[in-house]
Parts: sequence; structure tokens; C-alpha cells
Amino acid sequence: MEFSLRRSGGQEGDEPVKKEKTISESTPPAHNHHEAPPHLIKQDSTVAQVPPMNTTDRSVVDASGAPQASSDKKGEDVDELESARVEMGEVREENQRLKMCLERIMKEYHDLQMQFQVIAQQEAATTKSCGDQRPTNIVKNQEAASEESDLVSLSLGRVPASSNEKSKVMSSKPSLQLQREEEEEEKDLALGLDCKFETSKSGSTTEALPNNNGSPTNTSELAHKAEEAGESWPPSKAALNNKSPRDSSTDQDEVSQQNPAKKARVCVRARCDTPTLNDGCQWRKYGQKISKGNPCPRAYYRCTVAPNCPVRKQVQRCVEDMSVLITTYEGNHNHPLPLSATAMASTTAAAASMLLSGSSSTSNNPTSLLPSLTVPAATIGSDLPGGINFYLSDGSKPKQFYLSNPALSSSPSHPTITIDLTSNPSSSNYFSSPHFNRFNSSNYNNPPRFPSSTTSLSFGSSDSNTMPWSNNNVGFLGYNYNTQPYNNNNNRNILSSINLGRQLPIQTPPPPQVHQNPSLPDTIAAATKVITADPTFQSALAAALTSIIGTGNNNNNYSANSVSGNSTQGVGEINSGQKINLWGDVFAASSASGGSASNKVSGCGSSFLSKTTTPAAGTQAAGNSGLMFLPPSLPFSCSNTASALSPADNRDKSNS
DNA sequence: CGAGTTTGACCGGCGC
DNA sequence: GCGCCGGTCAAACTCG
Repeated sequence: MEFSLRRSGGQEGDEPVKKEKTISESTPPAHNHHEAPPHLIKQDSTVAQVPPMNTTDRSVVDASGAPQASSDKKGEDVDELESARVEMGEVREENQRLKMCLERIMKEYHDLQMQFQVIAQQEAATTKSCGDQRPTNIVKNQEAASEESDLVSLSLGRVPASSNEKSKVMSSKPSLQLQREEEEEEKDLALGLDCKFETSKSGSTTEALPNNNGSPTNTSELAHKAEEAGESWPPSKAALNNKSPRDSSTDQDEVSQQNPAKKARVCVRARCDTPTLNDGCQWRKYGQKISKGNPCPRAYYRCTVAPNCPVRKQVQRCVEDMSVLITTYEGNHNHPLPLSATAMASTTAAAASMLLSGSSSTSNNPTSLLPSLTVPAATIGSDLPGGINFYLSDGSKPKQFYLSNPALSSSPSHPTITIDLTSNPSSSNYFSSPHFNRFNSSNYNNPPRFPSSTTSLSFGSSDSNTMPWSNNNVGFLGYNYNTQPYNNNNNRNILSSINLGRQLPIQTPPPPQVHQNPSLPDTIAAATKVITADPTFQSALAAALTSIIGTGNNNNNYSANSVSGNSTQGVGEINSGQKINLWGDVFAASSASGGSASNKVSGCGSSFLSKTTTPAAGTQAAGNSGLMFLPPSLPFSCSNTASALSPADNRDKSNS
């Protein structure tokens, strides 16, 4: 609770965060000590360090104040003093327990880090022994290992030291200093998600990729690219501020040349009866137009949280289903986000990053534009549609969203990734439904450029019946390349049927239990391996997943666990699915404090999309695979406060 | 009165 | 070169 409040305060800016941190470190509320569950390691650790002083101070005050009180209150003061001493003793005991707990966790963290280094070294040695036959793979393995160590930063915007440095620091620093450092990281986290893709500064990932032209390929650079793209969005704005619109000289030209694939967009489709999705941000409408092919007007909004925020969004009703609201986000926020906005912002940022990573790291091959889902050339022209289809189900309430293949974008200058939250139950045969073609295009008004090329990634229940395109019953996670070169047997194992885009050779042996209908735990475990193989995809996936199911119940164990903000060390390092876990934690924490703000209007977000996996299912998922499926509720809701864009509101301007 | 919205005009990219 | 269209601007307007 208190952690969330501090994070919330952190949204106001850097200085308030620092001040609040300082205050919190020096004089934490005494009651916090009792409210915090024991597993809130960091929070408790902070408290554990200081409260003795606090309580001591209080006892001092009592002791010093008592003699000065009137004599008729002396007995009362003595009683208070006694009770305070008892309480102080209890607090000290609890502090000791918390200290021990912290030390134990730190030790475990350190041990795990050492083990990881050993494994990484062994793996590197093994791959080196293979010679230079497949340097790309080796490099990618190392990169994967490196990135794995940077999962936290990739997910949460931390900029940690390398694992070695970190371990050194961890082992050498006093616990209090360590905690302060961790809180600094928390502050970084709280300061927004703009830097969430910043990775280790070791630079190991950049040189690792053999890829091409020096174009950025790792997540960090891609994110930077996305950010640059976002910030470079308002050329006219910049022109207005600095120069005449016609004076499009050096700077912008350079930027545009350096970012040919700029203006990535993330399109969110959600069923919503209210004019706009309340995604937590503040938006100002600056225009409205009728777009071709859709009688519903398209409204243009810009983010007003910060004066110069480049983020824009477009809101438009779906022409085929007026209940579906299509919100397209473009650009990255350059300011701390309200907690209620972090989920959507991180989702879109991750998706945009994913998008740009592909478009920037590859050539003109449209099918390779999908960064983490590189389509084998053989799939071009196949009958499979392109895109990532996330299909979440608790067995009875399937949720589905679709990340269109940006390579299929009909507007190359605006690669778009679509997150479909409409969860259309009628689209049981999703790819064959009329909706698909609509989603498949980056602009649903336009036909897809490559309607027949396809990749698909599906997340669904183990019930294959709920996975319309799953033709080999891969179960919980299916990602099928029927034409994948090394996947001649679709039923071989899940890894062989999944390619997360790097064309990695199958590094891990098939899961021990491989059969046509793998049991759910096995499938989840396999899926986890696959997911964890690609940090970029993890980010996008985790963000998207948590956007749907990762927030909501503020009084659950998940959010409480997330409050620590440091679960990466307690859980993430152990769990191969730490990234998703982290995102879930973040969003849970986010919703815990900011949900009330964003949910002041109950709209489609909660009413339509709050179908959930049961806590038990989430627990099972977390336990088996590290995928912490948090109790759901969408981080955004529909807002009635925004300007109307209802189907009836067709005061269409025909001003073009 | 300030913030936000509406709406006609304008601009630039793109296809023909 | 021209027209279409998406996107943005900015004055007028509305609202609290």
C-alpha cells in the first residue's frame, strides 16, 4: 500500500520522488510496519532498518515528555511508556526477522547469480567448441544469456549494472546501502516506462547480432529507435516551434533518414460502449475527421500529461461493429506516467518496440519485419495468416487478441501492431472469420498487402477446441510453422513448432514428454522456455497479457507480492518466466494504486474484459511456468468524460 | 476565465 | 501535375 502511494507520488516528477524516497527511508510510518506482509521483502527491509530509530525516538519522546507532564498524569504516562516498550520490543523482533529474511534472500539471489554465470560460461564454452560454423547462433546464445541477465531492465526500465557488477555490489555493500540502491531502482521504475527497454550498458548485445547494416537490433536500441520515432512524430510541431514548416532541413531529414520505419503504431481494439478507452492518460482532442471507408469520425488526441509529449492516439469506431472501439497509439511518452496509464503505455511501447525492432533490423522483406516472429520465407504465400494471436482462456471465457503482422501493413511508413481485445466468441474460427482480414491489415480500412503470408502465435487453453487454428494440438501455446524447415513433424515438440523470430537453432532438447496432447504443465513449461528465449517478445507478450489479465483485484496476493517491486530477485531470478512475472507485478502494483483513478468510469474495459483466469489457475501457471497470470481486469476502461465519439455522434466534418 | 472541444482550413504524402 | 486523403492547426465555441 505504502509502496504504491510512493510510486504514485513518483509520477509527479523526479524531485518529488526523491524527496519522498528520502522521507520514506528516514521516517517510515510506524503503522506500515504492521501492515506490510512479511514477504514484502524490500519494503520490509527498508522498514526494518529504520523503525528501531523511529520507535526509539518515540520512546525518547515519551520518556522525556513524561516528567514534564503534570503529576496526575504520571501513572498514565508510565503505562504508556511500558506499552511503548513492549511494542518496541515486538517491533524489534519483527525487524530482526525481516532482516534475516532479507539476508537470506540476498544470499539466495547471489547464489543464483553465481550459478547463472557458471551456466553461461559453460554454455559459451560449449558453443565455442563448435567452432565458427554457426557464429550467428553462438552470438545469439550469448546474447540470449546476456539479455536474460538484463531481463529486469528490459521489463521494468531499470538500468542495472551487469550481473557481475551487480553481484559485486550486492556482496560488498552494507544492507542498508543496498536497500537504498534498490529503492533507487524502484524510483527508476516509478519514474515511468520510458526507459523500460534500456538494457545493460555493457553493449554486449549490439555487437552480438550479425545483423546487418549496423542497424539497431537489440531491444534497447530498438526501443530507442521507437522512442526517437515517437519523439520525431510531430515534425510540424517542431517546425512550428523552431522553424518554418517549409524549412525541413537538416535535423529532421537526418532523423527521418535514420528512422525510415518510424511511426510505429499500436492499435487496440476493444469493445467499448463509451466514447474512448480510459487508459489512464490525459488526452486532448485536437481534431476529428471522417476517414475513408468508415462513416464514423476518427478523433485525434494528443497526450497532455506533459506539454511536449509526442504521443498521439486516434479513436474510431469499427465500421463493422460499432461496439468496437479502435484506438491507435503512436509515439512514446516522454514523461512519467500515471500508474493507471502504465499498463496500456507499456503494452503499446512493448508492441511498438517489437514492431520497430523488426522493421529496423531487417531488409525490405516484408515477412521479416516482424521482429520476434520472423517468418520463414517459405511461409510467404502460404495459406496461413500473419500475426500473433494471443488467446487466453480460463476454460470458459476465452480472451483473444491479435497482434497483426506489421509486415502485412498496408502502410509501410506506419507499421502497426494490433491488439484485439474484442474477444469475439463468434470468431471461433478466427482466421477464417471476416474479422481476421480486418485485423490483419494495419489499417482495417485497407486491404492487407500480404493477406496470405502468415505466422500465428496462439495462447489458449489446453483445450484445442478453443484454438481454432491449432492444427496440431500444441496445447497451451501453439505457434505453428507448417513450412518451417526444421519442423517436419509438427507434433515433435512444442519448441520445434515455435519460432520466436531469431531463427535460433533448437538449443534445448525436446521436453521429455512429447505427445500429441501434452499435459498442461508440460506445455506450459515448454511454452515458458520458448517465451523466455526471446526477451523482446517477452516484453510485448507480457505487457499485452498483463494488460488483459494482469491487474485488477487490489487485495490479492499477487498485487501484494508485487508491491515489493523487487520480486525479480526473489522470484524472477529463480523463475525462468521472470519477465512476465515482472510485468505482471508491475501492473498489479500499478493497478493497486492507480486502478481507482482509471476505473472511475466503469466502461468496457472492466465490464467486457474482466473475464479472468481464476486465481487458482493463475497460481498454477505461476507455479509451473513462471507465467504469473494475475487476477484480471483491464488497466483501462472506457471513459464517458472524453469527447463523444459514438456512432450516433456523426457530426462528421467533411473538411478535406 | 481557463481548459477543452469543435470545425473549417491547411499541409504534405502518395497514387494516378 | 493533380486530386485524394490522412493528419494537423487554430480560431471559434462551449463548459465548468
